[in-house]
Amino acid sequence: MQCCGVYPDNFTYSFLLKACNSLSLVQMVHAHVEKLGFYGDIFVPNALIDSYCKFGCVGIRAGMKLFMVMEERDVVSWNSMIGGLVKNGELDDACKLFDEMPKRDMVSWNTMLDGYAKAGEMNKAFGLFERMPERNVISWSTMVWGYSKAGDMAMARMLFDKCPMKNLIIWTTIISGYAEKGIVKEATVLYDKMEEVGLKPDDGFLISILAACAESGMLGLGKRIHASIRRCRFRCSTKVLNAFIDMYAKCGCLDAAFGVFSGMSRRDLVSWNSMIHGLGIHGHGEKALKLFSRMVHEGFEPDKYTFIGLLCACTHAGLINEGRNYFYAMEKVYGIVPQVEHYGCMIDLLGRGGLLEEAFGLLRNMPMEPNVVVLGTLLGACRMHNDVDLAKAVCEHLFKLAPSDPGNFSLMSNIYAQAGDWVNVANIRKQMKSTGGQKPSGASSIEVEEEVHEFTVFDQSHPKSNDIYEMIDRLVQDLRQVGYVPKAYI
DNA sequence: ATAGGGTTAG
Repeated sequence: MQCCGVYPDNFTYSFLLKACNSLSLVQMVHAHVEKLGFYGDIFVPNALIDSYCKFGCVGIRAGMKLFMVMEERDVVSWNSMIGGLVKNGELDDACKLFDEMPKRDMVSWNTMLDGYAKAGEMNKAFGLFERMPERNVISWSTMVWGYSKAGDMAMARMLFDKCPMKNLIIWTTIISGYAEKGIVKEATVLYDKMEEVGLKPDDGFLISILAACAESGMLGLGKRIHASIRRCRFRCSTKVLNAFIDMYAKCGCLDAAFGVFSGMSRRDLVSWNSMIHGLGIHGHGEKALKLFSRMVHEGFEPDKYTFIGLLCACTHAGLINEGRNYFYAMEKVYGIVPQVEHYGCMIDLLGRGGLLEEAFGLLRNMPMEPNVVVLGTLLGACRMHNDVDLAKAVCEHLFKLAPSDPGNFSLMSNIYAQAGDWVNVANIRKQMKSTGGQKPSGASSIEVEEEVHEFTVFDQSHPKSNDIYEMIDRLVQDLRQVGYVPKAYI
């Protein structure tokens, strides 16, 4: 290009930088700009900063270096740099730059709001929000999103109601907030209201809400949305249909999930992965493996998610040999290097199957450091099979990684209790007190006729509590008859 | 340069 005497302009660099999918490519473009000895206008270094910031800490440092040597900076230079820091979680540094800025615009404020909201620091976010000279719908929806993720639906709702310029995105945020928490009534009422003001769901809306339904098990709302978009003849994209598959599968409606899957004219890898995983988590191991063969037969290349689904399916169906084979095949046949998640699946598979030695061996031979999840999985398997010695070894690692996680303390204390080692139970209790941790009770929820019922252990708050416990007793007796020995923990 | 969104091991 240059041999012809033509020099790149802003747009050339813009396209070039957009195409850079690695740090070294950005560096090459940067070197080229330097060599030409001119940056054009400020657009080029700004675009360079932005591209650098996409590549983690190293990229940010390179971006910062450029930012520091720039002779002239405009508000976009500052915003790009702050945005990069915020995306990487370096909020303190972002805040410093924000304070130093000679002039801030709405984007600067919104970027900082987003950073605090993503970090769950809603007090700080609210402080900024109140100090902003003016706010747009992005400022409002960032606040609604942050409060909703922090679990404060009252604040989220107050801000949503106060927002003077509601668009589809802020409606999506508040409705999926309610849906995620299983608050069906509000979610449904707002969904109807949204249609009343003339807003129609788009892909982003449907995907958000369906993902929220999948998480909280709100089958009712998911079905309602399905019916409503059928009424208005919404043409569902593959992504939306995938969200339906996942929602139905997570809610236990495998037939409905498979119905959506079968009816799709165009499936992508995510469709297959969601369906395989859905079958897997509900114990349909054989069906999941068959679907995998069909997928390969139809020419799809499996990815790391496919193997997580497959290994999960093997675990839930007790298919130890099959799981081992897939684990080794994923690298040898499909060229996918197992990640810590895959090792986690394998350790769960082996551990639940009682092959604790093999599970422990795999843990030690992992090419990466085990994380809390992997160790917790193995500890759970130790409890299941009453292996106190191995549990102690695992716990030593675990306490180093997550010294104050109350979940691990209670798991370990249960293991000691089961072995009758009351001295160590008392020790653990003491440690728990000193770190101040009490394990929050896990809760299950179920939706019956548009109402969500939540249960925790020893819960007696439900109006039909007595009936429920009577039913549990009966179930436990039935289970005993077929050989199951229930365990009660302290 | 800023807001919602699909599959991810316990």
